[in-house]
Amino acid sequence: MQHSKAGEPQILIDLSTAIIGTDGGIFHCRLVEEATDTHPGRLPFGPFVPDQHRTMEIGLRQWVGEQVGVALGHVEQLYTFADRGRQNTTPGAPHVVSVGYLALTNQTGSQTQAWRDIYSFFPWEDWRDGEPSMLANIIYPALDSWLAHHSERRESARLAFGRDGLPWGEEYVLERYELLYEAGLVAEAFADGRENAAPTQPVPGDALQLDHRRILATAVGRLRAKLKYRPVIFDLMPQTFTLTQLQNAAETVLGVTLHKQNFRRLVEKSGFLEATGQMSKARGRPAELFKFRHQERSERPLAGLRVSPGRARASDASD
Amino acid sequence: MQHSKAGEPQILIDLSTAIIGTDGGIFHCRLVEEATDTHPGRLPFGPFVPDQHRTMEIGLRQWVGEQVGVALGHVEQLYTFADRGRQNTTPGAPHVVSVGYLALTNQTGSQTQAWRDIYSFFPWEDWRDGEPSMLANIIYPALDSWLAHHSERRESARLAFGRDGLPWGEEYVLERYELLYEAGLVAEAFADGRENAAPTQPVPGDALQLDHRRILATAVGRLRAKLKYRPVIFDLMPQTFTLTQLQNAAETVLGVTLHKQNFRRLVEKSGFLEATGQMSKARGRPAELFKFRHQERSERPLAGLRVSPGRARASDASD
DNA sequence: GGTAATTATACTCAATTTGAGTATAAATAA
DNA sequence: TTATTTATACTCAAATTGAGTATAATTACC
Repeated sequence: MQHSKAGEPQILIDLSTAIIGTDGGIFHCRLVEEATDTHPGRLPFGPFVPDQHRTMEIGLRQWVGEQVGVALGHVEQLYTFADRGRQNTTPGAPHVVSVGYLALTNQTGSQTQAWRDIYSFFPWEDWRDGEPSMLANIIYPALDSWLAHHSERRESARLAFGRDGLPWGEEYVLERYELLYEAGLVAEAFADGRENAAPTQPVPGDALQLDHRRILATAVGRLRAKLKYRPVIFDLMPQTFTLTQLQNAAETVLGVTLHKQNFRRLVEKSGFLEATGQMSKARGRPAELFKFRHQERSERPLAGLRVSPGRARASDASD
Repeated sequence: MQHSKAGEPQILIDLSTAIIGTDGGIFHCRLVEEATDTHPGRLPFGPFVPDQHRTMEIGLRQWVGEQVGVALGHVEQLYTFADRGRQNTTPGAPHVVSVGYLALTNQTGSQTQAWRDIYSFFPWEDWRDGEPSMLANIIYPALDSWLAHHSERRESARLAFGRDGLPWGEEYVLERYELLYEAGLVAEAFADGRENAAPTQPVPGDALQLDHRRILATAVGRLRAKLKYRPVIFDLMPQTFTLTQLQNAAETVLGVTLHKQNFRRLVEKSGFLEATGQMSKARGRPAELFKFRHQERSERPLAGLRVSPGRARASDASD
């Protein structure tokens, strides 16, 4: 077999999984518990071993099972990253290509501290209380000073961050992160040894090992986009739930607030819900508990949640 | 480094590109010209060599350049396929993982015979003249007899092919192809050595080498979906074009006909077009020539072409 | 035990978008 | 000159969306 000449560098494929859930307004991602604490966290990951794994999804399920043991709902492949210098920069090591996966779960058990708030990695992505002030105060000034001598990236920045009156597209999570990386404004850029003209500080937001924050950004962007045309939101919900809980999960993922009455109308007429007759007991008027109609999943594949954003969550007086 | 133990099989990554264009109602994909004629065609592809290719896109551009020399517009990664037995079944060979790419071009030059009609690979996907009769006559009977003893795949089949009154979703190109593969109804299933309960004939539609038809199906599905929310259609158009030509390209890609007046209204108010003042000369009343406004591409990222299907092309009298 | 606060749900209404036409204009073909 | 072909303008009802108001059913608190 003439396939692999001696001396050619080996290729290793890593399967990394962003396991995502929501829990009462918190947007969670499962990290691997490790002793080190000052060290950045990491997603569950491991090599793809073709002899053992008939498919990559089988491989990823093995690593997730061994490293975090979370039951996965919807699983989907995100992207394959292979850029030199973004994954493993050890010289002489085999070249590492990483295949990122998104997995959804409704078990964001509080048993462990390894569930981390996704918005701690991307604080600029949470607009539920209005535009995060760090955008105007920190990110835009830093980005602008980088853009001053990288004018070819101006348009991309306008689009990604919705500037000059363009709308903020909540699904451009990866594009925003990549731009910040390129501009040397996130810690990973320093770790990867990119030198930048502007010797700036990293912008707020926790780093992750290797390219895991990039994979997480891809996952969040994909999930936000998918929410609008496929009923994936239900993979984040428990067996039964109220409409407010459902709306809350959607808002948590999208990072925006939604108009309550219209959300209800949208989701009720979508046909995905089945009333259980039971009621939830909470503070105000009890809400009806619904469950997801599994048969309907396939019958209305295009509906999903075409959400229309409301306004910022009431923070001071009223609404 | 402990990364690669001796004896573990090597992994080889292939970069395969589906180069797609349209030409007067024909939906074209660029194959590699080869002497063999009874043999299935193939997409341009080659190995990802990390030492030479800083990114996979650089690698793919090299292979496309060497093998077919087409100028590429929009390029995007599709999916990474790694299932055992779908790419290279030679025993002892390194495991081949293939990363599929979609590339769009407006140069479907007729210089070469290597541009092939995409619908010759997926004849059931072209609904411009109404529902292809082969669905009812050939595919559904064969599929149903397979589903009879694979009832767990019934729902997927209903969804993918839009049966029992469900709508035909033109973007489920990959899902349909995969179902036919699973059911042993396409030639590649035999080549890959899948034995099936039903010893059926392949359904009409040309095969490709390796997993290239699978990659092409992924490309077409992705392109059809993307057309609806991003202005990718313009990557298929020449510098200037009439609205009818634009509609024609959209119909060719989507495999459906569209309502002419509404298409015009949609595309005019999208702001992507700029009138040139010139007129096209053809048969009937001359049409105005438009060009794509590049600045606008980023300013209205969400618009795209939300097309609404018309009815089948007039087939009896004229067209 | 009554009142305020809280949460859920029903219903309204104008603006916009969509789906499906009809009407008319400007060229070529016969 | 007239039919044919293609392009473009305009209409209109139905459906969807965005943003409310109104009211119902609880718990919290004094």
